[in-house]
Amino acid sequence: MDSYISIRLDRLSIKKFINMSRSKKVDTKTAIESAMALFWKQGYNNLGTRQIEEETGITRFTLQTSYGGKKPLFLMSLDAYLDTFELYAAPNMADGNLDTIADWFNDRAKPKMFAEVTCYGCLLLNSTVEFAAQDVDVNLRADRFFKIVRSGFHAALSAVKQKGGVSSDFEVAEMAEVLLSAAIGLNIMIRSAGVNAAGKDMAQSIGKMIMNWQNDK
Amino acid sequence: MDSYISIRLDRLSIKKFINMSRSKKVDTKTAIESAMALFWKQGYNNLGTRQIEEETGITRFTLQTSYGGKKPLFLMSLDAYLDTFELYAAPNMADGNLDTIADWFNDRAKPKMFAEVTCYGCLLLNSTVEFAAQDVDVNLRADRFFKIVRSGFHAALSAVKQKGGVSSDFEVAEMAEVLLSAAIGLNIMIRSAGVNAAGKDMAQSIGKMIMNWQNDK
DNA sequence: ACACATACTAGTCACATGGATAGTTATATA
DNA sequence: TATATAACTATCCATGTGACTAGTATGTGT
Repeated sequence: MDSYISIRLDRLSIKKFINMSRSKKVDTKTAIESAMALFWKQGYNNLGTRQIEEETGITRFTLQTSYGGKKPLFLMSLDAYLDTFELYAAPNMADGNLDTIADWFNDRAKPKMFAEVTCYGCLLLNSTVEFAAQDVDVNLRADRFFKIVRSGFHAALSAVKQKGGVSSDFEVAEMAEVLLSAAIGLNIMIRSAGVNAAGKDMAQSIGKMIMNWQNDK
Repeated sequence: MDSYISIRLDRLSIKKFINMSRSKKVDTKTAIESAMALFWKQGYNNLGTRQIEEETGITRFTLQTSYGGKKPLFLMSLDAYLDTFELYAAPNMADGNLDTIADWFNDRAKPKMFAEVTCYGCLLLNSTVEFAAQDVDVNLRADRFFKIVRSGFHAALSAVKQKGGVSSDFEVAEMAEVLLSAAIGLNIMIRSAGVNAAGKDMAQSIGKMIMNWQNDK
């Protein structure tokens, strides 16, 4: 049994290595990235495979054969989004300063990067609203998203508390929950307006509230 | 000119009075209410006219002739939602107590009424997310919604400040903005889970934060 | 009882949807 | 250069969409 399996695996790896096929018009990475932007802007149900073909260069044939169809491509977009979000955009400040947290909110309303897409809110929030709780695959991604944001704020506030930046009875977990709600609200606000700047007042207010948490001993 | 207009108005009123027609299976009010529940749960693009017919009793014929089609019915649903929301559910506490505001958030996570629909979040938030900023009619309703909530919180906090419940340098407008973001976040959280109770922790944390605003002179 | 306005049923319409297929073309390896 | 592999183009398909149209049923005021 073991030998049979090893032979099969060997064949597979050879098969993968010897690839004498035509190459894709658009490579997988950029394909998923541009699909992501489309889903981000228009949502799932409002985006057709023909438009995907037109605007991304993914032929409807390839969409089926190598991406598995519209839904799988959508899920890949969600995963790609979460990966980059976790790396570059999610709250991740270990410096223990309240300012850094406040800045995170203010930066959301005037982003230096990707202003063309970020004005459509947050892809994952949009998606979980569209699918409600009725799709297991989307649910999984939503769970991951909320976990990233929640734990990000939690870690940030913990660091602040450890440095004595807030009073000793400051409830980290509870205020992380508050920041989570604020982050969601800010992104929905921006999507509703279609402009990042629409969140300026809200971000500023949240930032002020955060700064008021400062320990004035 | 004036007399002509008066004659026309007269005719119209007579025509409206003399109604020798067959009556609808479902009256307009309950029709819109059940349509509202469907849009609330499923969104606009995910709901077909055939399902509307099945579940509300509005025949597809009547949907066209007396409601003007799917989109107009949707807008009527939004308006009906906003009307009842403004009357019964929107933040509207003039008692000047912080507790009342905190309770409003906690009640959202364990509603006494309409638990079957409120677990789908807020119809207007869902809709403005689905349509992004790309539909004028929806935009108008979203504006009305945000205005209701924002001014509701503003009035509530103003009353608290006037009673001396918060310190004199408490920024009402800014904290109203914070509460707006929190309310949005809470509703999105609930929709994402499909259960009202999913917002319990968040609501509780927001409530605690509000109570911490109390003036301890 | 009659007339008439309107909602009803049932069927049709053009169109958009996601997906599938057959034949062609490009490309990386032997 | 020959060949195998896979992406390409161009149709085609079944299904679902919102809207429309005859013909029928029903209720109300004269």
